[in-house]
Amino acid sequence: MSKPVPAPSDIPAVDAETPVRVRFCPSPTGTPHVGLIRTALFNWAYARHTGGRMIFRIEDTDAARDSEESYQQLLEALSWLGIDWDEGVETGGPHGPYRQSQRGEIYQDVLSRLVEAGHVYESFSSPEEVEQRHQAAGRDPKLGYDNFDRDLTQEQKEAFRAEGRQPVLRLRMPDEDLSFVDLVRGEITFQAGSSPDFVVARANGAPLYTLVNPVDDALMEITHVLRGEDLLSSTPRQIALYRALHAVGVAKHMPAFGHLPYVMGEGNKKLSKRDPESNLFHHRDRGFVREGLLNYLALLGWSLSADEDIFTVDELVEHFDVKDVLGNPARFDSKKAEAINGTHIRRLQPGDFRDRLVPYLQADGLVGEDLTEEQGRILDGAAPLVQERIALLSEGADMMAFLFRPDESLVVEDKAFSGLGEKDAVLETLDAASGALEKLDASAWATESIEEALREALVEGLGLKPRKAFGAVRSAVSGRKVSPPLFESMELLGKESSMARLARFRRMMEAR
RNA sequence: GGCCCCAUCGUAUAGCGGCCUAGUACGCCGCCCUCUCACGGCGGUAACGCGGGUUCGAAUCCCGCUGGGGUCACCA
Repeated sequence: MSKPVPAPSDIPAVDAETPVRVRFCPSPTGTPHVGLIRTALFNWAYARHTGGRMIFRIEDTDAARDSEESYQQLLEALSWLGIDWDEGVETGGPHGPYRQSQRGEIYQDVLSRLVEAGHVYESFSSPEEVEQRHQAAGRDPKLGYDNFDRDLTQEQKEAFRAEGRQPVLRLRMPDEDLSFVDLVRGEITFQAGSSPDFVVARANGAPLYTLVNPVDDALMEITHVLRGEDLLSSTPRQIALYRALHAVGVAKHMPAFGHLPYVMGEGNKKLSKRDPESNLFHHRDRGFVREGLLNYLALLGWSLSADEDIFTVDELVEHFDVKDVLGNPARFDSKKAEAINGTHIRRLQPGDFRDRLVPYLQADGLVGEDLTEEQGRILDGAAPLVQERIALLSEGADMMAFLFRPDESLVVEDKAFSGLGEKDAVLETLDAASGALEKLDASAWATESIEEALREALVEGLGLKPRKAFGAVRSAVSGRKVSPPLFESMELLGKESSMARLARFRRMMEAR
C-alpha cells in the first residue's frame, strides 16, 4: 500500500473543445417530480443544443427504496415529453450496463484500486463514538465525522476486527480549500476542513451513492454535471474523489458542474414530493400538453428573451445554454403554467387537438375504448369550439360532456336555473324557442338557421335581450350557464335531441 | 450551529455602469368585442431588502447586515 495522502490535484478539466456528454441519473424511488424532470430537460436541451450526447443512467443502489414501478414511470415520463437519450438503459451503449445495480463488479474493482493507492481507508468508528469524542473535546457534535481512523495501525485495525467490527471505507479529503467554477453560479470555494472524510462503501462492502455517482460519471466520461442545487454541498467531496479516481486511472478529466435552482412550492419551501403539484403525471392528468409543460418547466430558471415566454421545443434547443440559467429558486406557479399550456393548446392543429382530447373523454366515461361514428362526428364538430376556450385538455372534455350524454340523463346544474328571470317569462321563452325551432326542417338544422329562428322568435318576437333569451336555451341544451357556442352546439346535437332537451328543461323549470 | 447558495412588481423574469421616470409575461382591476365562457384588443395596478463604499454616474461592481433556502447518513 502506498503512503496515505490525498490524491494530487492535477486532473485535467474539460474545456470548450471537449464534446459534451451530459447525463440524467435519477434513482427510481417514486413518481417523477417536476423538479427532477426539469433537470432532465435542461440536460437534454444542453446536449441537443451543443450536438453532444445524452446519457440516461439509473441509480438503483438502494434496494430498499428502489422499485421497478418507479423505473417504468421514469421511462413513461421521458417518452411522454419527448426527452430522448443516446446511451443508457433500454437503448444500451459503450459504457453499460446503465443500471447501477448491475455494476457491482466495476465498483469493487475501483474500490480496491482506491484502497490500494491509499485514497480510501477503513474506518471502524461508530456514530456514537464520533459524537462522544467531539463532546469530550468540547467540540460541536454536529461537526460530523472526525477523521479519527485515518491513520490506524495494523494492530489497531486487527483489535477492532477482533471485537467483531466491520469497517466502512472512507475517502481521505485533502486539507485545502476546494474551488470550482459552477456553470450557473460562478466560482465557489469550500473551506478546508468543511467536509470530513466520507463513507464510500458500507461495512458489508456495498458501495454508496457517494462513490458510484462520480465513478460512473468518470467511466461514462461525463463532461457536464447539471444537477439540482441540493447536491451543491457535496461537490467538494466529488472533486476530491475525482482526483483520486484520476490518480488510479479511472477518471480522464474533471467534469464541469452546474447546479440548477430549486423548484419551490407554496411558502418558501422546496416543492415537496407529497405535494400533488410536484407530480408530473398529475399535470398530465389535468390536461397539460407536453409542449405546454415543457415550455413552463424551462421557464423555471431560464428564459428565451426579454419579451417572449412562449416557445417550442425546437426554439428551446436552439437557444438553451446552461450559462443563462439563473441561480434563483423558482416557484411553481400553476396559473402561469396553465396560461402557457392554453397558448400551446391554441397552437395545435385542429386534428391534433381533437385526437388529444380523446383520452380525457375516456377518463370521464364519455366515450369508450373506440369512438362510435356518431361520437367521432360530435368530437370533430366540438373540438374547434372548445380549443380557444380552455387551458387544460380535461376542461375541454368537461366542456363538451353534454354533447355525449343522452338527453334524459343530462345533468342540469342548479345554477342553470338561476339568473334567467321570472319563471313564467322563462317558460314563455322556452315555448317560443321550441315553437320557432319546431318549424325548422331537420334538413335545415344548421347553426345559421337556428340562430336566425331563435333571434326572430326571442329577440325580435319577445323583445328579450340576447343574453337573457339565449341563456334559457343554453341552460336547457347544455345544463349549464356556461357552454360552447350555443347554435353550433345545437347543430351538433341535432334537432331531435335539442327539442327533447328544451322540453325536458321546461318540465324541470315548471316543477321548481 | 459549521459550511454553501440565493436576493428586481404577488409570481417568473429582462437588465450584465449611463438607452431605466426599470421592460415583458402570468395574475389582478377596468374598458372594448360578444348568445354564456373563453379567445383577441386596449388601458391600469405593482418591484430594484437595508446600510456603507467605488464611480462624474449603480438595479447593475465591492463590503457588511438582514432575510430566505440548502446541506451536514453505512439515502440518493
